[in-house]
This record gives sequence, C-alpha cells and structure tokens, in this order.
Amino acid sequence: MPELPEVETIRRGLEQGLVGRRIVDVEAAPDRLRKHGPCAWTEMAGTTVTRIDRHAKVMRWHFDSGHQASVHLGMTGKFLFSPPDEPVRPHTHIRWFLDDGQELRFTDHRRFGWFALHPPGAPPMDTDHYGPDALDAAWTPAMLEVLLRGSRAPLKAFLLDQTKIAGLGNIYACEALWRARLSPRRLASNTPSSKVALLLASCQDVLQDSLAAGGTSFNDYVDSIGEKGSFLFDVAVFHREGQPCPRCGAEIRRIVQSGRSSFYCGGCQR
DNA sequence: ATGATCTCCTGAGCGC
DNA sequence: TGCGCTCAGGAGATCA
Repeated sequence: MPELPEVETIRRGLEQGLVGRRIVDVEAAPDRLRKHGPCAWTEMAGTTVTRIDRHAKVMRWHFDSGHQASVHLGMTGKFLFSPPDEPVRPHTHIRWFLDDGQELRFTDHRRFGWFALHPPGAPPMDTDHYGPDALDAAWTPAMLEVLLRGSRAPLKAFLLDQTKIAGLGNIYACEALWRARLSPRRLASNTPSSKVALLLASCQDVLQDSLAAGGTSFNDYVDSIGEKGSFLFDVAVFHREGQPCPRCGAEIRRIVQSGRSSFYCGGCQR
C-alpha cells in the first residue's frame, strides 16, 4: 500500500531510470485502469520525460511534448524496469519501450491506481482539491490547528482526509497518532492546543523515518527497481493487534473507523 | 456542508 | 486438497 514515502522512493527510482530517456513506443490496455485522462497513452510514444515531481501520493510526469501525466499507485500499483525478454506479468497495463532497450512496466492487480495523461496546455487538476503535502516545509502548528478546529471528524479520519493534509494513508496515520499519544477516536476539534505541534511533528517524522528506510515494505510493495523496502522502518502499532505497546506495554487494539482499521494503544493514546 | 458509507478490484487467508 | 467466503484499502460517488 504505497503512501507518501513509498511514492517518493518510486519517484526517485523513476527519476534515475526514466527521466531523459526517449520513449520509443508504448503498449497499453486503455480500459484496464479506472481513470486514464483525456489522452491515449500511446501519445507518449516519441516523447521524453523531462521531470517527475510529486504531491502527496500522486506523481506528476512532465514530457518534452508538453503533456503531463498524473500517476496514482492506488493499493497495488508498481513500476518495474525489465529487460525486453522478461516475461510480462499478469495485470501489466502499460509498457514503455525505452531508447536504451529497457522496458518500464506498470502493473496493478487491484486496479485502484490511475495513470492520467493530459495534453499540452491543459495541466492536470487531479490534486487541486488536496491540502498541502504532509512534508511541505510551509506547515506550521498554527495552520494545522485551524484545520483541526474546523473538523468534526475523528482524528484518524482527519489525517486520512487528503484535502486537509495530503500524503498520509492508513499505516502512517496510525503510527503518527501513536507517536503523538493521541487516540484515533478523539475528535479532531478536541485536540489540545498543547498537542498540535507534536501531532504535526509526528506526522512528518513518521514519513521521514519511513522515507529514510526506503518505504515500509508491507505486503507487495517494491520500488521501481523491484527491490523491497529495506524494512528498517519500525511499526509500533499497525497490524499489531493484541501485542503489547512498545512504549507502555498495554495491549494494542483494533477498531474500525469509516470502514478502515485503526490500530492504537488504549494505554497511552488519549 | 459535512462526515459516513458504498463502491471499485483481486489475491491472501481462512474455515469447512 | 480445494472450494468459497471475507477482508483489505485509496479515494471518488453517493447517502444521510
């Protein structure tokens, strides 16, 4: 489940292997992904990706033709560089044939991801409704506090809301709340002022720590070269129901909030 | 207007 | 062993 650190790791991998390479040809199955933008993917043939940036979990590819593509990996989206003779895996939706003889392949078996190609002069608006990227240096506790006070959702739902703070997913929302010693059930608007700075720092630190470790390697996450995350990132509560809290020893609980699992320590998260 | 729920999709994991 | 059921979850659509 790629979240911000995983997407950033993949973005860096693509920056190494894709940027500056001419795309000789593209083979695509247009109906296999849930959203593919106004342009046919084959319009990428003959272009070169000049830059890749990222907002939250969405990558933006810039082409020398002026096209731009928004890319979301959903739950299971993956990019893999492959030699051309490598067998094509099931659920491969796009293949880019590069001028160095390599292929880049996009696979996504659950098809929650999207690859939206937009024409020159019509920049994608896919993330216009997003809040600032969680790692944006411009964040201040005061900004976060305004958003918290204006919400009636539980803290966990608040952190998952990409229109407020963009980039956190289920894993890091759980982990950030644990670090801040805040219960996922607490209403966002009831977050004590004295805790807002800690919550912001916890969100950013958990993402930075994971990024430093190459992304959490849960389930089937791999970076663009096909390597698993280095797995150095230590998860305190996520998927650890029934185990002792590494901080206070109380049992880690699992509850369902807005249809998603929240893991937290009933002992030290208030 | 806001938050909760439903929906998409498929493989993994489980019980019988 | 193998079938079939449930679950996971990002985020847009829909409901309350």
